[in-house]
Formats: sequence, C-alpha cells, structure tokens
Amino acid sequence: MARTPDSELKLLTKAALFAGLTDAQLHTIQHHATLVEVPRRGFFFQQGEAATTFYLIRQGQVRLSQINPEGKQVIIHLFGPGDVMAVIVVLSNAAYPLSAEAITDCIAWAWRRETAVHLMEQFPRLAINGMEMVAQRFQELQNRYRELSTERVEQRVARALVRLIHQRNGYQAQKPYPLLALTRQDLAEMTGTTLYTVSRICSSWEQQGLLETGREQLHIHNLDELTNIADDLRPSLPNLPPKPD
Amino acid sequence: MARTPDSELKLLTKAALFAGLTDAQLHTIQHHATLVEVPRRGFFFQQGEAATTFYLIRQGQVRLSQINPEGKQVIIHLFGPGDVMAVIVVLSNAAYPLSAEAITDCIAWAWRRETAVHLMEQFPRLAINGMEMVAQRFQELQNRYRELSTERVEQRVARALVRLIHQRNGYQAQKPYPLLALTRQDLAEMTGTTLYTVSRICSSWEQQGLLETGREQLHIHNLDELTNIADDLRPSLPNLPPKPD
DNA sequence: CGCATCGTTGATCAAGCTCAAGCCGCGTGG
DNA sequence: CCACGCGGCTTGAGCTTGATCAACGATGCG
Repeated sequence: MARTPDSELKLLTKAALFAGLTDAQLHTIQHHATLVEVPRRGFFFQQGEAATTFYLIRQGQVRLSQINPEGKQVIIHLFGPGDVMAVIVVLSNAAYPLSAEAITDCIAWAWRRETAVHLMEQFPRLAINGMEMVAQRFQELQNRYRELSTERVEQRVARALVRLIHQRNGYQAQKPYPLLALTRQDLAEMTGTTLYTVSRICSSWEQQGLLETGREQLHIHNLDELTNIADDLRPSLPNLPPKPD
Repeated sequence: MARTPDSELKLLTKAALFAGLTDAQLHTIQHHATLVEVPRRGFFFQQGEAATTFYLIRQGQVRLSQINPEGKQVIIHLFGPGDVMAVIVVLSNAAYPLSAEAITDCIAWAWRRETAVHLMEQFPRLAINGMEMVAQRFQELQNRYRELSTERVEQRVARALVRLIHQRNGYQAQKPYPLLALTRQDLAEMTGTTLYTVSRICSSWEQQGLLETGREQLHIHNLDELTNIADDLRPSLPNLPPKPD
C-alpha cells in the first residue's frame, strides 16, 4: 500500500512523536509500521477490546469516546493528522478504556504492542517523546476536568471551539476558520451538555456575528471574541437591578 | 533521618512502583532517594513551579489540586501511602500544573529528575511500572470526567466515598469504615459541587443510617448501599404519577 | 475565652435539562 | 426527477437540580 516511501518518510518526520530522530531511525520505525485505512463511521478499536495496537494518524479525524452504563456518551478527545492514539494503554498492556471512531475517512500508521516496546528500547528518544505527549494529554484532560467542574456551559463550548481551531488547522486556514464534520451532538458530548443547549448557544453567537452555522459545520468569524467568552471576559447579561426592594 | 535501612527497604518493596525489582536494585534506588517531611498544610510543590522532583508517599495524605483564574479550586486526586506523585510531569520536564498540599503530616521519598531518568534507564522495569501507574491514573481521570459529565451530584459523592474507602484502607479497617481528615469542602471540590450540597447529602445519608458524620470525618456503615447509589440503582424518589390527566 | 474553621439548614432562584414539535437538506430508490 | 425518509438542527414551554445567600450552631485551638 505504501508505494512512496520517501514522501511517507517526510510525513513521519513531521509528527511530534518522532521529533529528533534520524532518517535512518525513522526508516527502521516505518519499516515496522502497517498502514491502516478506516472509513467514516468505522472503528479503530472499541471500548473493552484488548489493547494490541497504537496508531499515528496520517489523515482524517478520530473521535475518542467513552460510553457509560446508561448509554450516555462522552467525547474524551478528537484526534487529527499527526496525533498519536492509544500509546499509554498499549504500553500498559490493558484493555482499551474507550472507543475510537473515524468521523471522516482515515489513514493511519499502526504499530503492535511488542514492536512498539522494542522500538522504544532501541530508541529511547521515542519513549521520551511518547511520555511528553502523554503528559500533555494528561494536562489537557485535567484542565477540561477543572473547566467542567467550575465553568458554565457557554464558556466551555467557546473553549471547545477555540481549542478545535488551534488544534485542527493551527491558524493556517483562512479567516472564516472552518470546523467541519462536527455535529451539535459532538460539541455537546465534548462539553458535558445537551445538543439543545449547544444549538441555542450557536444560534445566539450567529446572531452576534461571531460565527456562521451549518449542517455539521461552523465557520468562526470572530475568534478573539470567542476566546474572550472562553476566558470569561463576559460580554453577556450582567444586569441585576441592585435591589428591587 | 533514615536510621533503619532494612525496614525502610521493606516499605519500599510494597510500593507498586517497585514491584518486581530485586533487593539489590531497591538498595540502589533507595540510596538515591531523600526523605522529605511536610507538615499538615504544607506544600510539596505549587502550581507553576518547575517540576524538579517526584515523590513516593510513605505516610500521610496529600491533596493534588488545581486552581482556576477566578480562584475556584478543584481536587484532582488524593494521594496516600504507597502512591507516586508527579512522575509524568517530572519526566516531561515541564512545570507542575497543580499543587500538592499535605492534609496530614507527611513523610515521602523524593527523587530528582535526573536521578529518576538515570534509574529508569538502568532498570527498565521501573519505567514500565511508572507507565502503568500513569495509565491507571489517566483512566481514573477519564472516568471521573465522564461521571462529572453525565451523573448527578448524589451519585458522584457516593462514588467519591466508595473510591476513598477502597483506596485508603483497602478494606483492612473495621466495619464502620473511617474517612478522616476530609472536610465537606474537600468532597465538594472532588465532585464538582458545593460544600452546601455535600452537607445536605451527608445529612440525608446519616438519617438513612448509611453513615455517621463528624467534623472532618465520616464513618461509613453501609458501603454496599452507597455503592448502589454510585451505580445509580437509585433508592430515591421515582414517584411520578403516570398521568395526572 | 475568643476566634477561626467547619458544618447545618432554610429560602430563593436561575441555569440548563427535558420533552415536544417541526424544519431543513441531502441521499436514495422508485 | 421527484418524493420520501433519515439525520441533523432549531425553538418554545415547563420544570428540576443544585447554586447562592444568609444566619446560626458546633468544635477545637492558642
């Protein structure tokens, strides 16, 4: 499937996981990888399966979600190109604690557990990079936990949009920053609210000209203002008549 | 300070971080450790400081908490004897993203970053154990995130109590399982609610005979029932008159 | 003894969830 | 090519949960 090793190699180089590795090392690493394709709506793995493989996403978007006994779903993370998926759990040899669903057609490199461990022993740099990415994800989750605990829905949704913009197109895209393949339901499950509330909030923002709404997509016009809302420099209703007594 | 190396060694052996290591290896590891004492209300480290040291708690309870710009605090984790603290962040050479405060007088072993890295290179088993503990913590945080997102306050508080019982005394304690040095405020910050709500819930549980309340302590009488509440086998008000029409 | 910390309880109220109803747009098959 | 249905989205009305505010009681420490 991988017919163009050189350009493949370039793509690998860009991934943060492989920062600081030599071309020769990359070659070895790539040699042990398999290329996996998962179509939209397909699963890389599902909650509860034995964790045998970890992935580096080359193309597409993946939704990492956990489902609770009553069937309510929560989105823990969205992955895009360059992100590594399931490193920790694979190294600890357990079961996947959540499911990874492709929300667009995906291509990813895959390494099996034993291979990964072997490569990391061979190239400690790889283990260190892995650790750093884990640490980052850990901190992001901690932050989101704190936000969920202390902030209001509007702030959290704003924050989610800002994060997605930064993470998905890292500012490269043109001014009406696009967010595609993203339903209101997704946003709700990312921020711990309902699709109704997300819908209302987006509508209100659209009226204020902050963004444009569409089916499975948003286009952000005023990212700064959204960032303000996320940081609670609140532009909204602080109108209490001090004492109606 | 460490005048009794042999018994010290035994304590080290018990820590999950050191599972599978030989006595000789433990000796080396212990040789590089320093013993740290932190009194109640003291800090091991504070949010924002450079992460230089990681700890293995020998005695006492530590509260890992994060504080947001508006000053609201969130408890990410409570540590007790045998737990490792700040492994990830130390290995990734960043700043502590949260603060660690002793809620009782504490004694802990400490290793500096360079030492830790060196030891892990020397004894890969140490790195693997570390990874596994990180993976566990990660999963716990994911679960709590999902709970915060989907469950009601009463469930979350019940869950928090159940977790604390298991984690603190691992069933060894006698039947009215004690939870000490634990304020309503702590419980609130662990479960994303307010101390008022926690107080009401505890009072109600006390009336039902599930536990006994006291200043900075609870004594659990009926752990099973609390577990049921946590799992939403709800013993409470399902009384809708089907149609008052 | 007095102050600080911790806890309880009542009254009030708003944020946001739930339910219901209907719209829009797109893909599919007749 | 059209119509039909499904998945996604919107909006309104009503209601519940749990936050907030306020006042007071209890416990322990210096």
